[in-house]
Amino acid sequence: MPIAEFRQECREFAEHWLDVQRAEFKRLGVIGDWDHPYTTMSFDAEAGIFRELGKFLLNGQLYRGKKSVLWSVVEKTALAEAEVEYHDHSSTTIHVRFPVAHSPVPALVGGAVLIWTTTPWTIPANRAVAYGEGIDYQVREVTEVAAGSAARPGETLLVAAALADEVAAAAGITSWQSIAELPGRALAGTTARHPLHGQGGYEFEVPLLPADFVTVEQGSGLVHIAPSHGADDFELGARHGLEVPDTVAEDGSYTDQVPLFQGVHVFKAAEPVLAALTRSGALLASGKLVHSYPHSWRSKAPLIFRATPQWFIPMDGPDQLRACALAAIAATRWVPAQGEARIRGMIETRPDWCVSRQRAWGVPIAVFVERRTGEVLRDPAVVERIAQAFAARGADAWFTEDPRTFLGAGRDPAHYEQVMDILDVWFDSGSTHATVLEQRPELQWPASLYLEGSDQHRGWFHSSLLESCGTRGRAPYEAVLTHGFVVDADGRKMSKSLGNVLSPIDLMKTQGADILRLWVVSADYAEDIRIGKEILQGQADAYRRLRNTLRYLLGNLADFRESERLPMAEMPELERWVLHRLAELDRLVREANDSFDFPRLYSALHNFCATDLSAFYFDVRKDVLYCDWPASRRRRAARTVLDELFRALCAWLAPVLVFTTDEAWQERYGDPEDSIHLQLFPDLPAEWHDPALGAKWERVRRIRRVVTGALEVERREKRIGSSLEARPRVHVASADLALLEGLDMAELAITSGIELTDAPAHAAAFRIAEEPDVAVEPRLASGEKCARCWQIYEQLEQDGICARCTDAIAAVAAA
RNA sequence: GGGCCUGUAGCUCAGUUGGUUAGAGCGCACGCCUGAUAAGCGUGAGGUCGGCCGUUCAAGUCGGCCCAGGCCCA
Repeated sequence: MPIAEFRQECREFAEHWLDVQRAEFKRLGVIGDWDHPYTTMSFDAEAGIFRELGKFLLNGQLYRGKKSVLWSVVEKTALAEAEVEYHDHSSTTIHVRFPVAHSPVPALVGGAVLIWTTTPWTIPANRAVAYGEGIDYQVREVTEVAAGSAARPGETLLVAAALADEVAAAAGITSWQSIAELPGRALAGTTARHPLHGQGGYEFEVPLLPADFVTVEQGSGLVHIAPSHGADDFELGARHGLEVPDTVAEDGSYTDQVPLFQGVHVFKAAEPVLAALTRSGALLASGKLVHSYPHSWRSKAPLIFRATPQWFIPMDGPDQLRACALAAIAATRWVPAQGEARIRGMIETRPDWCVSRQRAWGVPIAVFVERRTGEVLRDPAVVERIAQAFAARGADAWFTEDPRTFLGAGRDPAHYEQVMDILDVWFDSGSTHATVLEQRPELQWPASLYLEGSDQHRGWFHSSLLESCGTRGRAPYEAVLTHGFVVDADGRKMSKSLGNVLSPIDLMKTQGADILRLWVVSADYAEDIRIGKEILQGQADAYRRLRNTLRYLLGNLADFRESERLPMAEMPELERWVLHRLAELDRLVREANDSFDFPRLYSALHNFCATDLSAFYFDVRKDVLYCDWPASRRRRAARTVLDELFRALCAWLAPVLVFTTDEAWQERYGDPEDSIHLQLFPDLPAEWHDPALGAKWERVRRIRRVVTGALEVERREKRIGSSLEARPRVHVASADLALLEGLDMAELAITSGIELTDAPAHAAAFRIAEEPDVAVEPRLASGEKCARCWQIYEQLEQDGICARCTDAIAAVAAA
């Protein structure tokens, strides 16, 4: 398939998923500029991404080096991690002697260090042996061997002490003694001869090098290092300046740079390599091992590590990218704070940034290399011509257009290699701050916030940081928020094999988006976020409480007129207390939003609705709202407060319950041009905040609790049902009696009258442990129940209605 | 195996610099109401703070080890 055609199919595939994601986000109630999404595949983005790469190119920060990558010899291509599957594979394992050439350790001289590997075909590419500095090693002298063993009595071998028995068993050594013990760090400065030494082409020595990836789990405690054929090997080699020989061709056969084996395929190399090692006397033992091994997802063929030419941006070059990035990390706000340590650790230790990939889809590393010098062409005019072509016709231009048009007059394309590698997609996404924030007039650079899952410390946060530090000297964001992953109710990762996969999008179809959004804000996203049937049910319950709160407000605000509004100074204390609570919540809501502490916000609002409103204020005020005559001061005060409650709660809940609050707002105001989502949080008057009143009412409610507790006993004994059937006597301390002065405690306790006294109560009165100074004698209210307000009075007017209700009815009739 | 991190009632979360009997809401149980009603109110029972060992007069809070789990890397 022609590359342009393939890239077109990729584009269509991506378009499809863009549509799917957009639809899901919309359904979740997410606000976005959905008609103008930013994608890294738009022509403008492709041009912008390439211009960013051009900055590194022109600064001299882009260089070509080598790197060991997973390679498929079948497809003749490098594979990305996502294209790799792990399956069991049977490998030939070998223990190989590396004769010591030089060593500061006398006991090692004349002996050999012993390595173990599962990839015999990498032996020709060996350039070092790695040891662990903290591992204890022994020099062992062989004294007795089993028949057929390749071990030789009298020879000395270096192995990790912890693995000596395992080595002896594998090599048929029946008896050997440790003649010297040494810590790994004593091995510094030791060199060994290549195990194929003496057969032509391997007449060199290899160093012993310290490496923290060496373990004593398996093998000999010494690791054979072939920088061309392993990621650890490559990085260790790079740190110590080891050669990276070109040992294996694209098709998996040894190149002509490999003496003895040129042309042999690496998957058929075990036999000849073992034979050669035997000839040189290096092979101590061989065996088979079935282990998990990487395979291509397409061809299912086993993969190899192969050093290939790649493009890099240096971390510690003249531009000091690492130092700049570390400073930028310190200057950024990380939410939660742990994120800072995580990304810092990665930046501190990461190798140079490899930005090239061998694939067809993506933005090309559109550079030329002069064949004669091997130098990459750094010409701003060329970069700009390419960028303009990308902007006009897309990055396909690199593959479909004549390189002459990019090189410009005066350069002969024959003298230049056109690089066909593709830029790592992390460079693409790492450039979005440039291709989006800097390009759109409504946006600003740097971003206020980057938000993603915690895996993006290695991904988007990371590449954006490096890209921006390399081109602009600072992070492209002021703050970064990360969240954990969605796991099942037991905290386990969702997987098909565990059968515990729950899709939030699917759940939303039955539960609704607002409940799902409530679930999101209720969770501590610094950790993993659990989801399950019970958890969603809990959110559904919480949702109903919030929704019912709005519904109560709507119902009782019907026909509310501005003329009813009462100034705070004329309100009863109960209303002023509610306003005080609103003022407290206002502070908390703003603080919690500023600090991204959504669980705090959620629990405060829910507790307020459930405890302060539903169980107290709403319950108490039902009487006034239902029974007082419309112009009563109490009723007007209550309705004024309900109005404030409605507007504050709608605004505070709007970012979470996007659909429900919008619906409630429409229900109340019915203006199709207006929406709660166009409202800011209300500015509440400072005078509402009254901590002294708050403390007083906390005490009032504690006393009330003793009353409700006493009534519960009566209810259980079937003496009362409704609390209005009671008229309790409440004994309080004189300080409390003074506190309650002027308050209608019967109204607050929803009883038909109450008697307050500071006289001592008799021992049988009801008390609770938490409030020893309050005692309640529950008494029945005597008289008759008003048919309208249900309170019990000694005397009713005619028609079984109390005096208040008679006045109210008259007032309504007159109006 | 390494880096970063988590584990407090059935659920979601609080627990200040180590200091009374570890809290909240929900859920649950029981009762009530029937003018927020596919609602509402009240009361109550739930915790060896993942486990073990230390430091301390005192540990949910500090240290070590172990167990379980997550992301990233190898």
